[in-house]
Amino acid sequence: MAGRNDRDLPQERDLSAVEIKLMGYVDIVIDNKSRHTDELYTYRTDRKLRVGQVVSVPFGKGKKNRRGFVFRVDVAPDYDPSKIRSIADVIDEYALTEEAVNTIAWMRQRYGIRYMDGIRCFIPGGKPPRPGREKHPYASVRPEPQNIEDLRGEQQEALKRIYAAADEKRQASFLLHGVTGSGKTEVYMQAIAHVIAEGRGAIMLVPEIALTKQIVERFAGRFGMENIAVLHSKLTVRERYDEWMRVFRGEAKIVIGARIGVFAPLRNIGLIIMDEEHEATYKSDQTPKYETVDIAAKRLMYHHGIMILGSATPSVVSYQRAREGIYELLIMKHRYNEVPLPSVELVDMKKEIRSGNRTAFSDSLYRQMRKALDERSQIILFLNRRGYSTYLSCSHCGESLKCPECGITLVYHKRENAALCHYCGRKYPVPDICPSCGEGEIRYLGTGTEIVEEEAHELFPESSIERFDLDTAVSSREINRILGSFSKGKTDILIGTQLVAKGLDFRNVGLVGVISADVSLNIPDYRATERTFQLVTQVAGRSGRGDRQGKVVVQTLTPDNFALRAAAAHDYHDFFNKEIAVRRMMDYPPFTDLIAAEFTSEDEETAIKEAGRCRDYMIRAGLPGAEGIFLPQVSSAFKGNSASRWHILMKCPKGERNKYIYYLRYFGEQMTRRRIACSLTIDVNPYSTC
DNA sequence: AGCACGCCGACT
DNA sequence: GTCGGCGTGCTC
Repeated sequence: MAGRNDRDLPQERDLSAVEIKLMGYVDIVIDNKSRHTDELYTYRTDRKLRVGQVVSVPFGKGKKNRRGFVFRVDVAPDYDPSKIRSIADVIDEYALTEEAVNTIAWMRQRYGIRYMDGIRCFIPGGKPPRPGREKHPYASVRPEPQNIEDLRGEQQEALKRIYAAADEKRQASFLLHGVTGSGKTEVYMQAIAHVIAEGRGAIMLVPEIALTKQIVERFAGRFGMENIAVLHSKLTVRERYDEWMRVFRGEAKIVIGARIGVFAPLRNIGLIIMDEEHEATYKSDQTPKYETVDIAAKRLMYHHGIMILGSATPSVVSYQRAREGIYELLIMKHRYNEVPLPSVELVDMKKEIRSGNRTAFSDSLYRQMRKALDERSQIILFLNRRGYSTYLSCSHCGESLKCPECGITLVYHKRENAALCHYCGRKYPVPDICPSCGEGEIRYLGTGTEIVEEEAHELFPESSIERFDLDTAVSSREINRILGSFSKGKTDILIGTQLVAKGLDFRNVGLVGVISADVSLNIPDYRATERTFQLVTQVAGRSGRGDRQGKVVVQTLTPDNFALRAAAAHDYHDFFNKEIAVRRMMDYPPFTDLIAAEFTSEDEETAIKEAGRCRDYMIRAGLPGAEGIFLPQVSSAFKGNSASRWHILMKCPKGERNKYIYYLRYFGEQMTRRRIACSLTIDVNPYSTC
């Protein structure tokens, strides 16, 4: 780890040295995927080069020149000068900004990744397309005419504080806690207008690519499409390149996008907004496994810009940061139309089962559906993603079996006929009698929600029913068809997964039904409770027709669960206070960071051995809390990948994150050096570790 | 990752 | 003899 790369580079001082002497040396990152070449290489240059410029250099025995990125200029070579080669060419079409280089070096340390993993985030993918007509992915959007809305008190107050920070060029972060329909988007638009007027840029992030379109329509009506660029991973290579270039050249100052939009090549970022900041999609699931808010904060520190995190159900981590004063809290609790939030009814499914109802529809949900259909209002049925694991639940009290040490739901493994904790790996025999109430017997649950559509057809044969999830809605045309026919009122009942919960605005929905809140409540993850609260709150927000209060029915085996009760009462604070106490007691984020170090190898023995060795090494290094690192466990298999993956999981005390990552990286480097055919990826606060 | 060097087996 | 297998080592 004592290599030259481990200096904290590039230093601010280096970055200000924009130009070098006519003859000099620069440090370059070579564009290849190997972890063996993840270092800076010194080259000679006879041209003035800037940090971030893209060059072409000879490398190794290769006969083709390779792409390289200038990371430091004006360096004193600490390598045998007779062996230093020269830059072959400078590529001028695009470059990294100095700030990007700065952020990439930081990402490498923070996430334990290679330079190239970070660089890839900041450059347009693929090769520059041949010159020709540019392609605008959203050329056909119809801008939605926008009137600048009259602001109400809460909105004015929020904007006043945002403007004050922006005018002082102070790096400030705001958590905007606003109920559904409180007018968050108008606040976003006016804040953007404010920074644009100062000649600065703004990034507007949404959690789902499907949601970019409606934001683009509204923003195009306010700011003009020519000032907007769209960045997300579903663009074609060509589209992404062109949009990226429009931002790079300074033509578009407003970027709308999914999480990759946070890397937009703006040179002067005045504002980054993350709408629905609590959404899991803001965490990258591929290398680098970054948290979008981290990248945003890092970039804004450089630019002295403002961050706004908006949500009706802020993540527990973000809300705690607001409490600690890291974020400034802005509250908007009044709905624009003053329509009361929907009434939420919790239905006890144990009673249904006891009274002989074997269907997925409780008596209450059935009656509410009949009523809604009679009133000619539409219905959304929310179906959790299929339970991918079997959990164990009491037939009497409905509680699921949880690990007493970790507090997460145990997963039933048939082969061993045991309940396993996916965090600590402890194995428990399946009890005959429920340990929670001492009365009921334990049943195996987890699947069976797919039949809802079938049963709905049987119960409501005269109604038109459509299903909307990732299985049916493959193409965007299909998505638009299903949503279009629902918003036109042609569909009576829409059955959907996560997708229907997110931000889509329907006008005539009188009833929302959650078929089973238990599925998400029993995902083996420390965030299961939080996610359930958010989910129920969010689907409830889909209910309500214009000026009429909506109705929500939530079916569950545990109607006494605090998160469900808080969601039904629309009481975020009650939820937060109880959940933060659990996190504190169980040592979960935000009080620790949960770090997963994953070992991938073609040979299973190697993966297990290295994971175990890494664990020993961390413990021997005497890191605070390392004695509690759990034993290696198998990770779930990737589809179509024969490699075997094992991970170790550790609770890293607050403030020790950098040290942990440093030691893990060192271990990974040693594996590389010793030519062990095993690779290490680090994931901080991973989503699902099954 | 690439690419070359190098040291063993079975082919015209 | 020599063509080619892929183990090992290095890249400013």
